[in-house]
Amino acid sequence: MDLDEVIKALAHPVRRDILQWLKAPEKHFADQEHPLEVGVCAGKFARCGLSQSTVSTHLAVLARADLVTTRRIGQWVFYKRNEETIAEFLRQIGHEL
Amino acid sequence: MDLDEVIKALAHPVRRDILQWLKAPEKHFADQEHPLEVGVCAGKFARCGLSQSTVSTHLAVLARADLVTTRRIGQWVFYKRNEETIAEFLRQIGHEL
DNA sequence: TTTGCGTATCGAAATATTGCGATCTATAGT
DNA sequence: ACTATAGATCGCAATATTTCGATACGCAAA
Repeated sequence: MDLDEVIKALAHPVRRDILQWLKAPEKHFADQEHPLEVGVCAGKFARCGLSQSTVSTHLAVLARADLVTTRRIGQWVFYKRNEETIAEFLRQIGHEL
Repeated sequence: MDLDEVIKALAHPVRRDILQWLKAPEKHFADQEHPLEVGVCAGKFARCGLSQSTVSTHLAVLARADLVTTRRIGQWVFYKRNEETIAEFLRQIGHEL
């Protein structure tokens, strides 16, 4: 886990929102036609009001920091929280701070 | 506590270093002529290799985020960790994330 | 294979952050 | 009042981040 990468990824409200939405997909993405178990479809995050390309960039930052995992199914890409990295971040930041 | 302000303040390695140094002043600033109880003198942070003005700016960012407290004594300004904000940040980030 | 849909990437503009030297302010000592 | 020291602030350059539209790519269906 790259602490610097993770903190910088978290230093943006939209990316924190995305992680929070992914915490309870059934609450925030109940309208998804695909099963939520595989993750949340990238396009669903348009709710933040940003353009498709911007949302994609934010998702890429989260993925680079390993805060989310991605899985491509057909033409869609599904995103899921990576609880391992999140837990390790909380542990490490609690230790370092 | 302004979570956004705090996270952005923490999103820089030098500022995290400063907070860590302040965790054990007797370990990192044993050479200080003033008693460490009042805090660590601003000038002591020059150890990070940055200029005086840059260090001062970093300290200001930490102070604005309420991660440190400042106390002026004569011509010196002493910095101390604000354990309350730090603890609240860890609580909140653990809850939000 | 052409068309369409979902997503990623590119290039560029706007904005924010980082860093420095110079300068200003505040305090202390002479 | 003058000088020195500590620290903050200003102005500016360099770099990074954010955002967008346009375009490229991957996949599926017609």
